[in-house]
Amino acid sequence: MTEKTSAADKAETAPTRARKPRGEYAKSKETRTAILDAALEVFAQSGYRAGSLREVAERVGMSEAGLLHHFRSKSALLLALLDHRDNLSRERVDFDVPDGVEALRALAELARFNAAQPGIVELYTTLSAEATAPSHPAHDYFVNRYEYVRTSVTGSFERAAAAGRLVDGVDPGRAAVATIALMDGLQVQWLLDPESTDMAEALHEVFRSLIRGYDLVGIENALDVLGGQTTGSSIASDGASPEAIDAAEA
Amino acid sequence: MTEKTSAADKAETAPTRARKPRGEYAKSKETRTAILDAALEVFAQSGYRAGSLREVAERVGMSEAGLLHHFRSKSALLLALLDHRDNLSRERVDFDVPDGVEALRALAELARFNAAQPGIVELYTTLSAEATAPSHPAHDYFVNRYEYVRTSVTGSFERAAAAGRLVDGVDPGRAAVATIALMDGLQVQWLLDPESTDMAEALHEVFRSLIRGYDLVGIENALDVLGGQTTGSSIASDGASPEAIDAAEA
DNA sequence: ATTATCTATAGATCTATAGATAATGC
DNA sequence: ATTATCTATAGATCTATAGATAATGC
Repeated sequence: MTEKTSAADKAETAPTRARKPRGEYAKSKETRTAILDAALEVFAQSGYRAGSLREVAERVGMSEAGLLHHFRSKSALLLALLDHRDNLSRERVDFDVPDGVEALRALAELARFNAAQPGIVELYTTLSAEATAPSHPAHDYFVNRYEYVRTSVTGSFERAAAAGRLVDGVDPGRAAVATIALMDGLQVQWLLDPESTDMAEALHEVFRSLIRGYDLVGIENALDVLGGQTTGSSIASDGASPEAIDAAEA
Repeated sequence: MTEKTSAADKAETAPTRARKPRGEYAKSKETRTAILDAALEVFAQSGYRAGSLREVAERVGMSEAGLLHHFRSKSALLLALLDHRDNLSRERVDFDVPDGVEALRALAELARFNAAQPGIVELYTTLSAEATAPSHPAHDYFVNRYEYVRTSVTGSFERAAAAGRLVDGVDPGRAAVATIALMDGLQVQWLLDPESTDMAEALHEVFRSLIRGYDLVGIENALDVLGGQTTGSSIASDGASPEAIDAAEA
């Protein structure tokens, strides 16, 4: 919302002024990407508040003032970074897969992908905790993000339920909250001690207990095969987090 | 480990020097407590790195130099704060309850207690994410803490299993990791939007699916009453977090 | 001519130390 | 006499702005 993205740039500049806009240097986009990459590292390691523009600029190899030419303030840089990652995410993952069970499985696999990218996991874990404070520049971003992811995961559980795959007594909304919470919490433990947890496996295990025939990948009639064999135990505690999701695409 | 606690003070001072130690002012302990209370607020709201001694001192109503007389550095203050909270915790909660199921139930109820103390939840949520960085002064503290809590919760699940109360296929260690992760993650969502989640209920619901006859409180022969009625679905995704635990006692 | 980047600098903050002064306890 | 607290200050950092210079694109 702060920075305009590639496509929008040229399109929006013209109508704004009657002048003859010339556009930016060819290297500009490249530079901005380098800045965002460096910002990701710095904010992931130190958080937003303790991270400094100086260190970001240093990593890029430019002056702080040079950096501020591209992003007018530190908070603008953070929001641009979050926006940038969201765009990358959307390119890679589609959360509206028609098959709810497949969507959940993809979510768990996302955790495996994340484990290969500690920096991004760190970024979202650190920021989401920090952004808990209403005064934090990314507070609204995270409130909205969680709401979006919660809705999205709830939808997956609902579609699974509609297909008769959800174990009896499981509430889709609560299962979504728990799933997201689980993903977030696993990330903290994993960052503190990578050996302590296999995030993706933990998620699969949970889904296995919530979804009938979860392991029967791609078999359309999994339900018919299994019948009512697996009997329901209600669980409201499994999840995939917004952070886990962002963290997943690099 | 940094600051010596009340009891240790007088005992340790004597043997160190041959001089005649005089002890501190009567108000000293009171002042230190006031400082720790203020530090809790500041570090909870801004995190450790972004929180400032100036603000802590301001809240106590003393100068920064005055504060540094009691705690020789900012990191010493943080570690003293964590130590202080641990002592308060130990006074209130006993994690080695012989009955594993009761221990888990108490853990879930702790979450309810926490919900009444947003500041402490904030403190641990923020710090644990921030302390993920190895250079953070509380990094070792949190690594140790998670290990301790993980072991403790695993023990509760194991005792439940020994009593025949654990659903078949559930691994105590994995269940502990997931339980802790769930608690941590729920806290983040709860801090961002208190309406989104009832932390204690979410935990009870999970335990209900993992423990046979979970709702039959205090009935010794709950197992006999229920028999093998509830059939196992394996779950490795439920939990109570170290943060949740600290956050619980104020 | 426009855009990127730099130097210089203002104005805040922050942690920590040194040394002086005030208050308390034996 | 010992302990608590304050003033003053050093020495780092940090974000952000102003104005100058360098580089690029039409």
